Amino acid sequence: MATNVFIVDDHYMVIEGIRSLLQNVKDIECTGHAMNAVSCLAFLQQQQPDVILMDINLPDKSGIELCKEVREKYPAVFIIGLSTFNQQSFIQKMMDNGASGYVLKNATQEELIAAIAIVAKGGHFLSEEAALSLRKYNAGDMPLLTRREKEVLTLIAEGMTNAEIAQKLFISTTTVDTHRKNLLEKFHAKNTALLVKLALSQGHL
Amino acid sequence: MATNVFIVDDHYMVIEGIRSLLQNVKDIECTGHAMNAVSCLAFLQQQQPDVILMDINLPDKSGIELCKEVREKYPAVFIIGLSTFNQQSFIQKMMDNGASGYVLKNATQEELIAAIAIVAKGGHFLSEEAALSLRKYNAGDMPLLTRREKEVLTLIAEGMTNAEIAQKLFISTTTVDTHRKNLLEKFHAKNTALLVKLALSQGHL
DNA sequence: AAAAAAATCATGGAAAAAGGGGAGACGGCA
DNA sequence: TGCCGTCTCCCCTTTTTCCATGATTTTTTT
Repeated sequence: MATNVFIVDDHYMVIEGIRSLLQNVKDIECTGHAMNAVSCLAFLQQQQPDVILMDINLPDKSGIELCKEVREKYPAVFIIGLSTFNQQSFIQKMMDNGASGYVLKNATQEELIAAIAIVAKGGHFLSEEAALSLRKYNAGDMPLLTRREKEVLTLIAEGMTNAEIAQKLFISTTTVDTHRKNLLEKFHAKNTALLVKLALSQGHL
Repeated sequence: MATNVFIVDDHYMVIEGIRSLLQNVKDIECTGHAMNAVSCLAFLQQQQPDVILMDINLPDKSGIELCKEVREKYPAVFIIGLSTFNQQSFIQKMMDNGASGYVLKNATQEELIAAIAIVAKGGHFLSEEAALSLRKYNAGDMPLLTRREKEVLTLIAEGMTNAEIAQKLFISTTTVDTHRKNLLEKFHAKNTALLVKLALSQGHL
């Protein structure tokens, strides 16, 4: 029986590229695609593919969250993460959230097919470069933020002071200060400027 | 005569996607692709396509530089910029450097074909969303920074204090403070956090 | 139900940035 | 030559952030 593959990516060209790469491959069938998390979930209510190729950057939700959600609801569906070069710091999170594999967008056809075949059987696949960067990444680890920390971080990046943030979130300024301190620590940033830069470059904002 | 199209993108899947989108279109012929600036320039020494679809992110050189270089050496070759969502601040630069058009990576087939057709005739094409963001960008004008301001901005974003920056640049802390104040004013930012965010999102860093 | 993680609040002090003003030196350019 | 922009430097005050420490309550996970 052929492996059913579903594609989630917000770039039409990437979807088309993957379809084209998988078109004439026997044992692999593209059952559809979605360009955001919502329509992906909608599709899954109707039918479940064997494997989902999922981009990390989606317009409505991060691929990491979507990955977790899908795995919880449909444990039989295996997920392969997709990303470009400079986003490899997300690989760990994606794998932590139940992804079975990770392929870079400049992967070859063979690599992609191999990944799908292995993952469909319940195995794990990391493209070489992904595995490489995973090692690097574990050295300079990327922090996991709580709900509140993300909120505070966003407001900080918008130029708000602790007092303004406190007012907005209906909490004390000292609490905001605590969150701020925790953010600085998690990012190993010694001040707000670096905090914002790191957060932006790591896709937290 | 068919329009010859050359693709420059570091992601294999995108190249494949574009090829697939243009495969059965008459009057358009894909003559090849390159995954970096060097091999693109090497190809152009052999033959010149009518239109180049060029990604902004290349491993060895920015698409903006490559665009300028190609246009200087081969004025008959028209260039269409390619990019994802959050990089639209580069559109202006790309167009300033001689690009004839700009298409987002989630463009439809029709949009892509239209863009190629128009640009091949010497016209200009901006995808709707690109044009939209261009207007936003011109409205919330992007400041022109002086050499020194750029230096200071970069160091601020790296988390350095005025004193540290002063030491690094061999100037007084009060001078650094002046530059900092000017930066805040130019960006209409009321503190460092917003300054860094704006600078990053507008491609100054 | 117990343990762990997250969110809340506080005090007090040191360091840095923000906001205001003023001013001299230099180079390019009209 | 005189103007303009840039870079340089300084003082003062207020605001905000950063740091250290400690504690209670709520939520989540195990």
